[in-house]
Amino acid sequence: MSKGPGQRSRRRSAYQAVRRRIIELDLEPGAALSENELAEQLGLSRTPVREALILLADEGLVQVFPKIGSFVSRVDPVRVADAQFLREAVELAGLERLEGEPAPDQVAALRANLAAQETADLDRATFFVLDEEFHRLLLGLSGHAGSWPAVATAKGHLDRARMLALRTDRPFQVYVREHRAVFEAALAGRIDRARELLRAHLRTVFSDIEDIRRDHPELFAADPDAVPTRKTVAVWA
Amino acid sequence: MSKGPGQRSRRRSAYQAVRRRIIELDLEPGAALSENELAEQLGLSRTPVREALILLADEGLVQVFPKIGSFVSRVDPVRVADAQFLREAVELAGLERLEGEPAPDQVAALRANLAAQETADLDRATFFVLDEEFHRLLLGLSGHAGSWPAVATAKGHLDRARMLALRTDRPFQVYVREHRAVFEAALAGRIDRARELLRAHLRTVFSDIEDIRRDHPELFAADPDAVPTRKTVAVWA
DNA sequence: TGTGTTGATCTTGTATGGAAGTAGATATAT
DNA sequence: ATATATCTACTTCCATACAAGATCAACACA
Repeated sequence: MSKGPGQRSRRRSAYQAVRRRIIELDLEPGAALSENELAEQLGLSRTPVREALILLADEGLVQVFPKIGSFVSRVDPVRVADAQFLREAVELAGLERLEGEPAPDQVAALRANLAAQETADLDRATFFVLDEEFHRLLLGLSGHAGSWPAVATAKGHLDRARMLALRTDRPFQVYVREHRAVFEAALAGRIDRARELLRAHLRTVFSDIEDIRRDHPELFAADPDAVPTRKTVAVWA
Repeated sequence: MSKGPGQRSRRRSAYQAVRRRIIELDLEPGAALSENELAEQLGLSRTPVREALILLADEGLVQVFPKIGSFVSRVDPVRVADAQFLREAVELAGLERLEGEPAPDQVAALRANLAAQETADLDRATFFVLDEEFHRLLLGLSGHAGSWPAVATAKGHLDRARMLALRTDRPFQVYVREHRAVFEAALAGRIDRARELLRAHLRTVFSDIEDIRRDHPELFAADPDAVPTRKTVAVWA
């Protein structure tokens, strides 16, 4: 995605900052936002912050209720399932179109990524980044890396849910082994086997999300039509 | 997609108006936009127009060059191909997951849609709408209609390109017959056959786009990194 | 005690003015 | 005639002010 300007606008920085805080659960699902408050925190005016929130709302990570307030959207199982379906469809289609020898530099990048995943003391945030990159590189093998952003923006809910899974004490090393298995199968030309492994891997992640939901139902959207209300709280100034 | 407010904001109307004009080629690829000009035409202030343009830029239908101007993005073959890949992956995956009897109301909707497509004197704009609906309904058969918006927003370039194909004197009745064939095969439970037909159908549309490109290269992006310039033109006031 | 009403204070939506950057048009000097 | 500097007109980006709705605290009053 080549862009003329490096996109160093204030809107861009506000968007990245807020999105990062949402994905990393620093801003929890259901948390109230406020254009004014965010603007003050980020040292900006309301305009770029507001524009960033509009983009996040379009992405589904934020819900805006006019004259009431903006909120970090709760995890919606339906949306998560849709994102899961979309991702599975695209990634499997990518593997299906693997033909001939993959580009050596892409293979090297994947190897380096897997090696990084297999380092002994890996923290969860880093793993999340590596995991993201792994799937993107895998899609790139089929020459359709250009479709990644479309998937990436559609799967905001999925990312957060996966972050929730990583936040618990769930051993994520299992994921690493699954990654390695998918990669080796694809590289060996055993496409059907790779597809099968990848599908199982994605389903594993999804079932973990269901576990999280059982433990923390308050982070999930129960009634999609519920409208939040405001409340004035006393603050010790 | 249930939303609290009906989204009757001015931003919404500006977004819909401009998007419609772009998709329907009323604003041609490469055309210069302007927050001021659009605001005046639509009878709004610059703010909602600007916010609408930001969303369209995020969608890829508009390119914004800071301090230079905003433009309707040209058709980018790479992006069209990516959108094509994405769409094919999702729609084929949908057919793959067809299990058991489809819901009668969805089948009825599809039948009605096909019947409408087969009316004798059908204009192109109507066909475009019906075509859009057909593919959305088809995806709905697998219970994953929720994934449609993600595909829809990612395929802006594809939509425009298809509109270009419809603008020419290409007989689109061919598409109708292909639609019907896909539907009948899916309904008869011949999933593999349906997948094959759908894939051929999507590829047909794509090859048509290449024909358009040969006839109207100016609507396509040649150098993705090219930056537009401004020119002052004399206008008879 | 209960009830309606008003005001204060929050929210997002919109309008508007200026800052900063780009580049063609034009005047001026060589 | 050619090169250079300034002017001018335009753009997007951002800050700010105001408008309009929503909700709650406080108060008047029965």
